[in-house]
Amino acid sequence: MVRKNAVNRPERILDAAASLITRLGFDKTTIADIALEAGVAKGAVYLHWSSKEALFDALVTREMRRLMADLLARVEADPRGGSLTRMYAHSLQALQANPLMRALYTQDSRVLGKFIHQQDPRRYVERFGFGKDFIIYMQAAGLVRKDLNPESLAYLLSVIAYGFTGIESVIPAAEAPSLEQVEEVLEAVLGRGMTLEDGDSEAGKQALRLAVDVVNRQYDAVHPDGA
Amino acid sequence: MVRKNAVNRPERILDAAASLITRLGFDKTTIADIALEAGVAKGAVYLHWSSKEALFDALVTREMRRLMADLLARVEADPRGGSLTRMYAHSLQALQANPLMRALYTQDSRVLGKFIHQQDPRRYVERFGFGKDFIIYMQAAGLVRKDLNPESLAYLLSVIAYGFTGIESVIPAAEAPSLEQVEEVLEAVLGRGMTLEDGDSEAGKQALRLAVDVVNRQYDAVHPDGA
DNA sequence: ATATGACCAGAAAAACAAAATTGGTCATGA
DNA sequence: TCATGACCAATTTTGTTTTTCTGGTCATAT
Repeated sequence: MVRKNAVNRPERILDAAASLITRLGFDKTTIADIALEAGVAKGAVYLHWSSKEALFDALVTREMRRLMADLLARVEADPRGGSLTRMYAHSLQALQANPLMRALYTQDSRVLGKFIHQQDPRRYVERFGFGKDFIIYMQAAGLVRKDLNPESLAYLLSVIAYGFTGIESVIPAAEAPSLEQVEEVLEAVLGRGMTLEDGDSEAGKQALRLAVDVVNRQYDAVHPDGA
Repeated sequence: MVRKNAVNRPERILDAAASLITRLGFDKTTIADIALEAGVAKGAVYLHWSSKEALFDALVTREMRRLMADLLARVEADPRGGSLTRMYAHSLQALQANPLMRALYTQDSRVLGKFIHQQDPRRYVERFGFGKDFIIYMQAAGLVRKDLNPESLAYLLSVIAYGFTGIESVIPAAEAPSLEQVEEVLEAVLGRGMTLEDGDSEAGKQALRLAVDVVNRQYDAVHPDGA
């Protein structure tokens, strides 16, 4: 019987890499480990990527695309998903669900290992989150209070997202209130504090679609050969 | 001429320790370094504390008291200082101004070094910030929306504080908007989102005085012998 | 009485060599 | 044509020894 699933072999390799790297970190994860986990020979890995760095790069790209797709799906499925508050909550949930992206966002050197020194990791990070332009768009759509400085608001949202990804080292999950409760409060506070009720919610979703598209295109530009 | 300033020698030693430990970290800072910086002999340090750990412990206690005093001074000087939003903003500023407390709050192992393994550092941290009880008090005083879950709100405030202390590793200060701008937005968002306008501002200040007192008393309990 | 700094045992760091592992290649077999 | 895994140079890890350093003490000087 011939292995016909060689088609999605790159995907399987990336799956293995994602699993191992988020668990052992970049340094301790070897190509042999990845190949073993993926059920292929070591050499096969080099049929798709020229180096360990290139593999990791591809992995980051794939996970970023997945993160964007996940975020978009959550927002589209939410009737009130067009408001900045809801979108932001969804983005926190999506980020929470993707360990590799979380590690990248927090510059976790335990996971990123020496990769953090070779490449400039900020290359990835700066495409994250809701930037200044996005806020301005949302203000134009009547969904965000116009008296808030867009740059500062974008920064504040980054701060909170960063806080959520790292707080566990200070307040263990066992002592923290449930995520639902916290998100309820977050939504109540941010909802009143920064959003407007009478805006066009659909415009918000449209803004997100565009923003996601921009992110994806940026990754196309860096990786013209695809996965 | 006799050294008459031997009275404040403990303070000078703690000053030297604070300066060196925040710069070099606990591990790389030696007792000899501290003594030299303080202008005393090494043995003199042991006239006041029985070990390096005891010295560090005393330093943390002093800095915590200073942090509390600083916070209180900022709030008292602010006419609208009784609102939770203002108090919170002041607490962020006070924390920002104290490198050692910042390191303790974020469990920064570069500064805390091996101390983080010996003592349980959470012993200090859990006395930080605005806890659940404080929020409840503020709600009773009509200063905070009563529909917000106190525990979740307290957690959210911790998350934001943690985010501010660590965000610099992701967004360098050079690329970040000015602190004033960000605090303006933070105040606007949190002000609308969680506080009530018609509450008794003086009651808020009183609540803080009590909370600060509780913290200070806790440190008395742990260190009955004083500095 | 009080403060000092030489002194010491134990810990940490540096230096070095030996052994194991790793990223990457490629002759070989399916 | 495609995938494999033995193979290799280079790096990393491990083990060992030597040296330096550090927290803490205490006989001595002030």
